[in-house]
Amino acid sequence: MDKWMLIDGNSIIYRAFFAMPPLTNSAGLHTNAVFGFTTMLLKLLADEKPTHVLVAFDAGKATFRHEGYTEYKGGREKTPTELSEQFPVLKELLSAFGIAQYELSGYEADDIIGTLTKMADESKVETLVITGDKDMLQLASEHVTVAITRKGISEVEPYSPAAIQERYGLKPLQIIDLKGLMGDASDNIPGIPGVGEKTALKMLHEFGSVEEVLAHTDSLKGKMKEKVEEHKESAIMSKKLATIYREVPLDKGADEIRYAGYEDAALAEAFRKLEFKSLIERLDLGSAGSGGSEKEAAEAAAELKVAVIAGEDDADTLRALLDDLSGEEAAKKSAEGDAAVEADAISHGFYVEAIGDNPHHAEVIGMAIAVGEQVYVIAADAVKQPFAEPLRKWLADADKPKYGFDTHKAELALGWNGIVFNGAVFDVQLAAYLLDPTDASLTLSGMSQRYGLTAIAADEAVYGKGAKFRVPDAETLNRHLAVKAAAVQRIAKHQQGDLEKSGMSKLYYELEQPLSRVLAAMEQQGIQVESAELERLGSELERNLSQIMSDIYRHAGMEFNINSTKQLGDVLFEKLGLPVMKKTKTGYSTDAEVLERLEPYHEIVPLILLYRSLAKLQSTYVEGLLKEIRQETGKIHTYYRQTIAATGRLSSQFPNLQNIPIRLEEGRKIRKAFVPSEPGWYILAADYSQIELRVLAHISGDERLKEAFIQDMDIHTKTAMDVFGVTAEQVDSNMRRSAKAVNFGIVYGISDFGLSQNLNITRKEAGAFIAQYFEVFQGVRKYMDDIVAQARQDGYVTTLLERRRYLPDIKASNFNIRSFAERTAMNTPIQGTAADIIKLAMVRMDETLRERKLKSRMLLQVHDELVFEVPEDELELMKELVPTVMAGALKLDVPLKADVNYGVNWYEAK
DNA sequence: GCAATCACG
DNA sequence: ACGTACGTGATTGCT
Repeated sequence: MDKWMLIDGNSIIYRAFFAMPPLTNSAGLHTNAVFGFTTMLLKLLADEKPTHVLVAFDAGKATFRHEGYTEYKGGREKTPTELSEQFPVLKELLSAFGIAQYELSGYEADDIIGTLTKMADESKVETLVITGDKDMLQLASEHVTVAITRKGISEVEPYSPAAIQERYGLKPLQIIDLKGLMGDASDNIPGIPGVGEKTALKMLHEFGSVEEVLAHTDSLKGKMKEKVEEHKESAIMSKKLATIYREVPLDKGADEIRYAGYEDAALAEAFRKLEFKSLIERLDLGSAGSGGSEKEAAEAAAELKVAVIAGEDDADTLRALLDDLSGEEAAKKSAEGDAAVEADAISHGFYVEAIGDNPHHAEVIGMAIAVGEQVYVIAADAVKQPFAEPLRKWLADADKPKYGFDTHKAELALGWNGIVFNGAVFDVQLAAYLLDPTDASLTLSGMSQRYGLTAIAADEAVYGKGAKFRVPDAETLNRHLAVKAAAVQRIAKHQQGDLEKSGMSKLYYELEQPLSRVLAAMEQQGIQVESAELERLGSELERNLSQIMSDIYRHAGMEFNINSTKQLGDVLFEKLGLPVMKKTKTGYSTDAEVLERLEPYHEIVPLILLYRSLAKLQSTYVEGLLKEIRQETGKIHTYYRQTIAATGRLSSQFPNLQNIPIRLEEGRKIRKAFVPSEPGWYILAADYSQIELRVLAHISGDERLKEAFIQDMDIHTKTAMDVFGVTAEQVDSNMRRSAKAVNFGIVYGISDFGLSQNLNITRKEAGAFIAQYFEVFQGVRKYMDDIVAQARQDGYVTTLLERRRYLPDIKASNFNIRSFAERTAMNTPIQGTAADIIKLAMVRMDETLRERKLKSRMLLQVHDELVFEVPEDELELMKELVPTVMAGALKLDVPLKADVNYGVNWYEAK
């Protein structure tokens, strides 16, 4: 016999939080509510022996109840962070239990449970609902019992319909009427003022429902009559609010919530991280799970000793910190040469907290340094004071190694505050990226979890997010920073071994780590941008745009927001009746591809295309870039992110300087605003020629492709010759264009459909092209087959420098998902190796400029291009040097080649 | 906060 | 038969 147990997660964790005394693990993570929840859960599982369990949560967003009544749940104290940080912890723990959990945006836990009890009623399954909320009594039925917590959470009181009758004299559904009349202060449901439980029950015993009470106000007397009549609407609305919605669109049913019992190892691991020692003993999980060395366990359990350096009164503490740092270093030196010690050589963990996504504008609110279990937290103000000079010296000293987290951001944020940072030798965020570049959240709390270390609070739980972001009180903040610095040190130890195991140590220490400093220097340098030039372009665009807008309105016969795809779709496809070519999941598609096909149908279409292109230039490139220019210097400082792209490329933010227009002349003019920062200097730009196809020639070993590059032929023309079987002279522009598209397709992991779309030909024709290509370039075909097979076998692919990307989807049964992974397997080694190469060139170039004491500066990287500013007297040298360094970055079986151009601005450097 | 669109390699 | 090209970031409108 099945038995379902449905738990109101929010209600129970709240009650557990307030019922339990404070409790934290050694990392300062609050665990009392999770502990309370767990003890209750264990008791229920033992007593009830359910076959199916679900814990439902409120989704953090507004629900449909707010639509009619915005004050719903208003006036509530906001959840204390000591509790909110426990939500993700509880969810993680429930996963370890193997218990299903569910939340759905727009609905509350009540509604989810209400919907499931309805399913239970229909299929006559015995069901127990666990909650602290009496409202839910309305769900009780022949098959459904609602258990309400008592005395905190140590006991529950089950209510069957009979028990509700006995206690309240009501049927389950009349609980809604009860709430309608008496309201509920905790949810800010008003009810009828002055009517409490007693009066409400009396009325319901006489009339049965809110509606009937309101219909018989005559038989009430005096003040009560007045009140009820005055608040009729409130009563009706309150009843509505108290009604649990039982039609939630769930994608969970009996199969998804089945509970098969927990696995000892998983639960033991989860309890260990939370340091629930009593529960480990009680459930006899002591020997279950792996959980790291004994030493590590002891380390993790040891309470951190936190010393705060907030002002000059703490000068002694600061001295102790520096003593500790140099002491650890001395110990390390004496052990040098002992390979076994190498992995333990991490002397400390260093963490800088900088608030804000853009490091050039981020505010440093503190830093922490962990030396073993002793952690020093330094307040932001203290760092700048005179007594902290020795600390600033340590920060600036390139010979004092630092083991940190996102030291790239730290360097920039500190730099803008006049604090020099040097000497980063290991960065756990950067290492984590190499170990898995598709990991989207490279956070310390996530990494601690992954390595099975002491669980630490997520930043979001400590600070909140979006509009609710707040820096907590000093004590909470210091604790959090201390915990993070300690985590850095522990994580780093694991990662050194992991990097070595995956063959990425060299990639890390000789490429990515040095590159991070090179990037920071480029970003701090910035590039000069002439606002006057952008403003000139802006006013020209402004004039054109207003003319085009009025033309568009004239053709449409109405004014509308052209930027709104919804409104534009209505105009094009309903008002003007143009044929629908493509749909998006929300409506008509109006993208450039569709509009280009619609051009012959109506004069408005080309105008819209023109409007779109100019509006893009105006908003993103003129207005957007103007906002990013620093008034003091006239420079733009982008931020290159080294831990985002799955292939190993960089990305650029605030603003993105890797997508400045170039393909169309109107847009290309934006580049005129990018100028040297010193009079008489030049902008010099060098780009790799066909780097991805050269890389492909190398890794595939395809003789024909290699030969083409050894001869330095025009690769698209050569491809056309070989695919079409013609001479160079016979290749017309159309053939070359097709060959170029095929080459692109090859790099992306080709499909006949993709190529047919790109070339506007049939799939069959595209398929024939591809077949012909592979016939000629058989080495490439073999590479494509082999790399997919290799990905299937290893679960990952690598670049020439051993950069790795995991492809779990390569074995998916879904054709689409699997195909995507296969194309990724083909593309990543190519795109990734090209990224490796230009990164090598950047590190070399930086060294070269330094060694030769040149004044020229590297400013930008655009995937296959490097941009410099160069004084006149170095121009001739740099024209040689840059392409030479770029071409020599890595030795391949085909030559690498870089072209160089220069001019008085970026536009002219073509 | 997400979807659609478009800028780049 | 399935329905796609690979990798990014910024802006806008809308829920």
